[in-house]
Amino acid sequence: MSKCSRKKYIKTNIRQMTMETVEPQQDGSVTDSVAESDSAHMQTQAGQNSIPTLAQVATIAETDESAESEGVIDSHKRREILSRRPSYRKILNELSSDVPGVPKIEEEKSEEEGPAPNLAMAVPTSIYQTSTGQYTATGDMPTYQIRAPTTALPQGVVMATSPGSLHSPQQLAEEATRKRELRLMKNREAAKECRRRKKEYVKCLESRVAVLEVQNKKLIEELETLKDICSPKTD
DNA sequence: GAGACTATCCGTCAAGATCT
DNA sequence: AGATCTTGACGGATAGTCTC
Repeated sequence: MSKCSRKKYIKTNIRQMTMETVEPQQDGSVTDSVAESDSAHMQTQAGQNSIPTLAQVATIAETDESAESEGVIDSHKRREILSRRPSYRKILNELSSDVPGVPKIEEEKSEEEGPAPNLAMAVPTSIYQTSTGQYTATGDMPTYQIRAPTTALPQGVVMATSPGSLHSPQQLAEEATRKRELRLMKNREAAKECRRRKKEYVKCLESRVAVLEVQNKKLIEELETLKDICSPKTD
């Protein structure tokens, strides 16, 4: 069990032991997350297909072996990378540039293709789109769509008016709220993407481990065979 | 069946990385 | 330098399994 899970488990239990009712979050997002996680959870279980299959990645990792020898040359570069917070996309894409065939983590194509760059991110629908294609929110949070079928902008996210046209404090407050909501929405999507990339990254690493283990085993066997051949016979 | 435990998901925040 | 992106950490929720 991971440290985080453990912490959460303890916390959850404390919460469950100490209170019967669940308190709403500050922003009243309880029902929001419930509604979303519910459907999203189901979809995630069924929608892992967008991630390359293990066999695919294994093949990829196998071809990566040739690039392995060049790794020594890159040690300096790698150290430099390690000193920074790693980006899954970067890591995988670097891997893929070393090794032809490694699936690159897609950049958000919608930035150039979609009419609403920030709101219609290239999220695999099989994974992240809810059954209704909508995220619903309660309280003062608006209902919005990830992929609005008809309009470029989702409901509740209106293009900001130019700052110069804002005079009243109320308008300023509205503008601030709108900006915050937009930021939260963007971050929400970014977090999803990040998690997806992380999963892909971990899968890639796992398959690589599997490949290297097999390779290691083969080499050990080969060594034993050579030993047998080369060793002087005593009888 | 109820409660404990576990795994996994999600949204949000904050801080560092990267882009413009 | 400021804006935007990325990701770790955290807290909340749900579903499945286990134990009593």
